[in-house]
Amino acid sequence: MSDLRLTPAQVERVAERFRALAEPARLNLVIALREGERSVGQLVEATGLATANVSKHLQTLHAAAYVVRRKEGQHVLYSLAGPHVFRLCDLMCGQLEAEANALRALFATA
Amino acid sequence: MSDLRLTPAQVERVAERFRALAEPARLNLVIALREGERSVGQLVEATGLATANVSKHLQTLHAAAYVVRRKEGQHVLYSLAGPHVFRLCDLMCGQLEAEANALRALFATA
DNA sequence: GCATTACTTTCCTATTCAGTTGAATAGGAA
DNA sequence: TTCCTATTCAACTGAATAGGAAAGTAATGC
Repeated sequence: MSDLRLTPAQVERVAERFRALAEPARLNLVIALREGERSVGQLVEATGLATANVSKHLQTLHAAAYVVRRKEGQHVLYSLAGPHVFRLCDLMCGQLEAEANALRALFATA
Repeated sequence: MSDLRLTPAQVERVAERFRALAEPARLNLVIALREGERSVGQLVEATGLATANVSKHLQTLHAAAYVVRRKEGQHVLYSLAGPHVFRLCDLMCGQLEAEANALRALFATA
């Protein structure tokens, strides 16, 4: 747990990376990509979003370095850039679960 | 690494929590709070932001359960709700560092 | 060449939200 | 009460952006 002295540019970059995950549509894309590499079309089907919309959100995730791209014929295949996305989501979900449990405990005693 | 089947409401809640950290001003508040409990006035001084602005951002962080509030006389003292915020930031910063190192290595070989 | 499929980009509109200003509220001292 | 300080609230403005529609680009097949 360091002192965490960040330059404004670094803080901005951290904020950008959080912002990329701050949208349900993009989280759903990330969740879908947990299963493995997927084409844009497959992600459209998996999420129910419009194609152009999916494409735009994937650009955002790509700019934030959460996904990598690979072209194969006329398809563009996206996949998660690494395990750190998993860890972020799991941390977040784990904490939400903990909060929910705390709430349940509160209601149980009340 | 579970299957991560989330309801739309849960996804929205996760997004909300990421969104709360998606702003440099709020990240700076969190960073300042790493040092310990602080009043709104102290945070104004630490960040250089306007008082009303700090107050509003603290509401957001509070709604996302990142900070807790405690009133003492005419002061309101804020502190981090738990170690999960640290972990989130460290994960994010650690990964940014890894990216930076990768970039450096790329330039070193070029 | 033309058509088709797969994806991306551009333009538009509506919404959201950060930051500012000024007023309102709450607690402590005179 | 009256003043002062600390914090919050309410209204406004401007910037960022999600989502839809339509045009644009690229690879494949006819």
